Amino acid sequence: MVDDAQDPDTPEARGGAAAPIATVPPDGSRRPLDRRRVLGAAVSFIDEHGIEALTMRRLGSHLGVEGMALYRHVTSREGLLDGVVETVVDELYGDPDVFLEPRHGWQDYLQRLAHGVRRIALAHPAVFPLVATRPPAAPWVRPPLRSLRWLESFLDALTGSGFSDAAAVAAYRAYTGFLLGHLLLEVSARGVPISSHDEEADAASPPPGALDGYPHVRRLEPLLSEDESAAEFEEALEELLERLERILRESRRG
Amino acid sequence: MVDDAQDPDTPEARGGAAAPIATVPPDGSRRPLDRRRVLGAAVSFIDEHGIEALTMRRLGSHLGVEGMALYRHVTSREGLLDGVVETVVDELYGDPDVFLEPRHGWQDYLQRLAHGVRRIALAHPAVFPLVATRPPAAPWVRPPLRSLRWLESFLDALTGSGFSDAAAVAAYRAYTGFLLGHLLLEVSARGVPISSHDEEADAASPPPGALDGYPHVRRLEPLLSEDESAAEFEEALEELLERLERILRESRRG
DNA sequence: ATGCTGTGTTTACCCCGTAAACAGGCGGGC
DNA sequence: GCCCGCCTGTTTACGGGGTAAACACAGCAT
Repeated sequence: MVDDAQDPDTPEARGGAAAPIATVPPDGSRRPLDRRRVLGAAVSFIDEHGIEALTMRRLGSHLGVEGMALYRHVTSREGLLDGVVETVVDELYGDPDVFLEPRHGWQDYLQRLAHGVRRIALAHPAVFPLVATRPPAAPWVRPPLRSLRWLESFLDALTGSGFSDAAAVAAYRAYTGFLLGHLLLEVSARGVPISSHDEEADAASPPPGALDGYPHVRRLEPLLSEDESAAEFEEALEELLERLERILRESRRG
Repeated sequence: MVDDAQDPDTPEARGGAAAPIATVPPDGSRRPLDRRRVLGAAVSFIDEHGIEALTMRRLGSHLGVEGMALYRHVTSREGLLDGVVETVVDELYGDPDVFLEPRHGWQDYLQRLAHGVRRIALAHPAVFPLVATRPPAAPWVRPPLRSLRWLESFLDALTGSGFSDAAAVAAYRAYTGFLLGHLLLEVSARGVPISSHDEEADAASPPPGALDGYPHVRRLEPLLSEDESAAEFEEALEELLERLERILRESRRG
């Protein structure tokens, strides 16, 4: 609570713009199931209860249906999770602040894209580790973008801005690594309810004496638990863009 | 195959130094089980068959024992996985090239530590996602180091080298984010056998026509699938160290 | 010998993923 | 109108998983 600047990527700060998937409407209507509805329900179920609680039968009853009914729309639980990842990543297309083409230069493009992905991560903290660790179709289509369309858009934006092919590929690798590391840590720092026995205030205060052999940790514990993630993300992103500019210059000279 | 420089962090390049955990000796001896043996067997089982194949009963029979016997040494499957993560991370202490104190300056310290963690990731690619995503005891003890002792060592090394408290904490955050992003992507690019139906040459050649709408991707596909991970890791680490030097200078001025 | 303790085994329960057979409703062709 | 597939959700059933609880037994101290 050192800094009261609003985090711009938080769902509350944007009216939930990055989380457009609706929960089941509680009217008793037996609107027929379809793949969209199943995946949407799975996403919100995971958001609410965590992945380990997601069961075919439970998701079914969440939708007012037997678990087996889901198999008409997904091939298996694995297939369902693939669909969940895809659904969440696809929210990028609906984000009004992220563009597929560089409208104001490549830096602006990368900045918007990065914040778009961060918004997704923060909107679905329990899903994001899945986005991060599920093996992509091809290893060169990397998390967290995971889609040929965004990869193409990325390469187009950079090569169209003067990056050589090799430089654009190097930039892609550096960029995905940056996003993954920062967002995964940020999401895991926010308490994802992994263990069902979610004891309150578990991390708020370490048990007395636990830090006895660790004087620096004890002294810096307040600093360490401070949440500066928005500012750090911004700063690291800035650094990365500067590094890419260096790559671009070299790529032009070479 | 553009570059034939040996990757120094690969297990083969160091005689398996970062993977000192032995599989079960195949002598029929009924040496009594203990926690070390259980966790060691779990690590090598995961290395070999992947996490989703790890079952209490299967791990038991791998050790010549009923599955229930494991519960004398671990509290549950979750507890077993926690132990696996701990076991793997603890390999850092046995790495002769990583020191707990900065013997040749903080840059050398960070460089050795980073390579040590990378060696662990490459030695246990199927375990590393667990190291990366399992929630740490306290959110400010972050993956992938996950241990108070290393956190203390890190803070000690940096503050002892002139970093202010705030700068050391910022460096810790930047460093863990860097490691996590790079290593997770590197490990996932190496084919972790996630799906049991591990079709050969799955990613080697995309199905013809799959890249039709994506001209850049098609053109750059060879570049994208090139494995430059060792060099990229080195370069990104170098960049990070330079950034930390900047932080150090600012921290001294402020 | 006796009894305790610590380790592995057996049994049993409940939940999970999912194959297979089934049931009902709805639209099109006669 | 009537019938007939198809499409969707349901029922039933099976194999396997995690794990509680009772049990067996070995070694050891008394």
